[in-house]
Amino acid sequence: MPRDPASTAPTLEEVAALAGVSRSTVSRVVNRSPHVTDEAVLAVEEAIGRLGYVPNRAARSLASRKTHVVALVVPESTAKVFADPFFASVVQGIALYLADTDYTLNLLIASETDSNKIKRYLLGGNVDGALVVSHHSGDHSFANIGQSLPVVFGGRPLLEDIVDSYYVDVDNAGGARAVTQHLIESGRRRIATITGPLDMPPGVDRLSGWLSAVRGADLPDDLIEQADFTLAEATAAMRRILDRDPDVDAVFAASDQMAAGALTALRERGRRVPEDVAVAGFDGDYFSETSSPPLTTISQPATELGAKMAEVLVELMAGREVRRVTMMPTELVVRASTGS
Amino acid sequence: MPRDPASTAPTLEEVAALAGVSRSTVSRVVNRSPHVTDEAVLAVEEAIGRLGYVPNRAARSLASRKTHVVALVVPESTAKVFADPFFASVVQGIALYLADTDYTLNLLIASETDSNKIKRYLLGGNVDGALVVSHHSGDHSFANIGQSLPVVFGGRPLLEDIVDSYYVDVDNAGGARAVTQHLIESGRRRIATITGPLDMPPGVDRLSGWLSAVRGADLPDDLIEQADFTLAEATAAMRRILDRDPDVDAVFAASDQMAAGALTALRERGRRVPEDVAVAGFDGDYFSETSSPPLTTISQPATELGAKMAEVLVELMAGREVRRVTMMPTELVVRASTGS
DNA sequence: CTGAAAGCGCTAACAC
DNA sequence: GTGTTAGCGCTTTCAG
Repeated sequence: MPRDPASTAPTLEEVAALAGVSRSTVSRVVNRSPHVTDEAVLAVEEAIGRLGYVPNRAARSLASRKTHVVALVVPESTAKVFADPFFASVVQGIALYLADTDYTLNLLIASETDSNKIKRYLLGGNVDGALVVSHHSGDHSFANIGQSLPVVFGGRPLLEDIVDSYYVDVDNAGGARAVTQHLIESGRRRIATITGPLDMPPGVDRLSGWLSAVRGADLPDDLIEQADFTLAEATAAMRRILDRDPDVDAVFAASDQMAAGALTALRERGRRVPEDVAVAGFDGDYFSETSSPPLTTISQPATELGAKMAEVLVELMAGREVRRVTMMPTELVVRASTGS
Repeated sequence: MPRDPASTAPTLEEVAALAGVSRSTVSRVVNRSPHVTDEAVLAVEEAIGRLGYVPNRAARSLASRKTHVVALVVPESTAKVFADPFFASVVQGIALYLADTDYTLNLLIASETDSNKIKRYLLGGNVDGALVVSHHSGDHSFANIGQSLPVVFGGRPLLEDIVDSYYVDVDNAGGARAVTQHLIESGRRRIATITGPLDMPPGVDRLSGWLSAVRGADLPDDLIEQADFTLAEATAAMRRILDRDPDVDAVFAASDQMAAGALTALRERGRRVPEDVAVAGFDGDYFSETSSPPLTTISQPATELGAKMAEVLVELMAGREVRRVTMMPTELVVRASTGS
């Protein structure tokens, strides 16, 4: 049986004794207070090294009234999409950033039915701040806790009125515009789009990016079909597009998975990609790399977005000024699906 | 600016005052001590509800010398495969189970290069136990900390010698045997397998399940090609199989993703599925549902596995006896890829 | 620049 | 069964 590690852990007091100073001084050294003599610092560090002293988090937070813990709140619906590679990278970015600070990450899955439990936990003084990943839904039901606790969201809020929340988002509109632009520049004229749900920010924003590009080029903006980010629905949407206009020569799908669905529909209708129809996606995920042909897409800086979220939160917790909105740039990745 | 939440959080003392009892009694109620009158319990719970009281973790752990924190250690390589739907569900299962206990989950991404940092953290008295998800690699490099801290692994260890670690695993061999059996029962005689890497437990175990089934039926066991769980390599493996024996009439791929790759290769060689060749996978993930035809596969109880890991750890931390090895059953899901 | 003293909010004996 | 009394290990005024 494991033995109790605490019973063996050296305390600040022992360090003080060994270093021949008071506990206060040790505390100051540990917390990097500037008002300590170099000699004292040295003696204390020496003692800390010899004893292998590690501060006790609990005692520290009890006394300082700071937990040094940040919550990572994942709405359960998002958790199902946990498999979403994008989401996974965001989490990784968060964790890696925080690993270099002395904050600790608390993973919370917020069941939709009982989000109050989480709210109570968050407001119960158990964490210094929270990160909410609701990328897909734009659900900011935790927005109101932002008034009592520093909170940073991943993805912009669904409701424009919740303007007072901090969030980091990918430039969905800009990316969609850029990839559509690419379609236009490679000579396509009849460009369709398969959108995500229009009650989700990424759905709306990617559509608006497409709109701005086709309108800017004086091309028709009527070939719009909605789907739900899944391959199956996108396949159906692509069929509808082909029915509506057999002459379509390009399609921008708001996600790579949907672009893969479009590929399926095009194949079944005997259209060649990219000769007859160019296909572009969004996300830069697994699907875009493995489909045949590989997809031109907009890749998102997922890890960086996560790191940025954490960074903004850390600033917020330190009481520093931060911009409420941070947009992460996207990158156009050109592959075979839009031309040779 | 957010105001300090701690200044506002009700304390145990206030609950005691409101309920008209002492702090000890409140503490007992909160900790579900059996030695309290029903009336007292009621009064305290009433007060807790009215005040929205949440115990302060720091104070609690300082006094009890328990952190009530469990670490979820994710090797960085696994984190990249974070997108793995299986892994995602495991994490969800862990989080949901723990949500009903009063343990808190600490997410740690262990960089391969500096696992000592994590070890120090774990051994520094910051957590009461750890969960290590290393499902794919079978890497139990954290095995030795199991001597000083309760640790439960997801997936069996790669090295048989590390028999003293606790782990929960899916019955890979059993599942592989079952699905191969199904192939045999539906009349297939020339059955190939595409394996995962043979330095990963799931790779080895699924191969051994296939072996046991074909040998048990006195069928040839030579049609084995190795891949690495990815679609691309599996496509190549399937081509090699077709080259080696054009008469192959079934293939068991050790993952759905690989089965999808097999489908691609079969299609390009003009083989019909399931008429000419039956295809079966393993995992029961997204790929098995969306490929065409949908795949017969072995679905894994991912969420349950996560919950079980958490449960075993909780028992361990409570000092109770637990079996070192827990096997989770799998389920055969029959779809179009192996017959009408 | 450093030490002494007073808790942070809770649990854990120990009496009652 | 319940209250009282001490701390848990650290930070933080406040003197010096």
